[in-house]
Amino acid sequence: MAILPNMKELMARPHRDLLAEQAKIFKALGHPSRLLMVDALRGGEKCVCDLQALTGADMSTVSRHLAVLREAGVVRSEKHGTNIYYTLALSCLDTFLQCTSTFIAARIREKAGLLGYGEQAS
Amino acid sequence: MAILPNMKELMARPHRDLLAEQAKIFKALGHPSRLLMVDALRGGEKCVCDLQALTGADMSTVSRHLAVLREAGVVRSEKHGTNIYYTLALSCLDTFLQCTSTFIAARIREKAGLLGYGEQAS
DNA sequence: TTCATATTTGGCAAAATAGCCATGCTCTAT
DNA sequence: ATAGAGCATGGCTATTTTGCCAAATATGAA
Repeated sequence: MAILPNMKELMARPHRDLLAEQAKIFKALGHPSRLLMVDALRGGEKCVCDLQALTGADMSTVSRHLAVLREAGVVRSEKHGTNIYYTLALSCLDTFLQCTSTFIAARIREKAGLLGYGEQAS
Repeated sequence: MAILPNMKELMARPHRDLLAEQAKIFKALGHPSRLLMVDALRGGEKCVCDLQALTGADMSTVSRHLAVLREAGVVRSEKHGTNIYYTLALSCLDTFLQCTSTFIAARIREKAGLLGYGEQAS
């Protein structure tokens, strides 16, 4: 007999669902190509062909990546003529991306400092 | 029409590295248990045993999850006596988590309970 | 020392993910 | 109707992730 019921039983259903949905968003953003595409979408809507040119990956691969982002609700798609345009649906990404950038930069500087490298800030 | 070189050649190295590090952070946050733990850490440092009680998962599983978060730089660990305490290292999470919560709540309301796969048939 | 507690790690099998090719679908133009 | 462009999807394999058990490690207590 288990000492404690596991997380699923411990948490109320709505909270668990919210958590799962949030995790889904993070997971969708957790791939370099997908993050690159999302970052590009901050500058406005793009068709799949644009995003393919950006990442250089196979069209089918790009399409699958976009499906992941779409199902997580990070992006939204809209068909115009023969093209499908993707837009950023998650508004609050800017701040967070900027923050993680700064965070990572600081970490690198810190690490470089510890190793005694004369990293010049550019 | 030359096939473009792939993403790796297209991007300058520092940009690519930053992207990879950012993706690593997102990926680390992209699991319900890990997100739950990180969320709990917003309230202050916790030992592994606390986080195990919280998630209800096996101790070894929790330890592995924490390793993922640690390697992404999301959390930091510190040993005090016989326990190891984990702290949130990524400061800017609050805002983003709140934002995604709101975002998801709105989406749920919008779709009237259709979670997950809800692609609207146009 | 020996023992117990707290945490990590090795190793394994099941599940999920990534990426490619080929194919299918849906427009638009001819 | 046919062709072709732009995307999505089926199907496959290789890789990664997850989660459990068992074993190793470290620390403090008796």
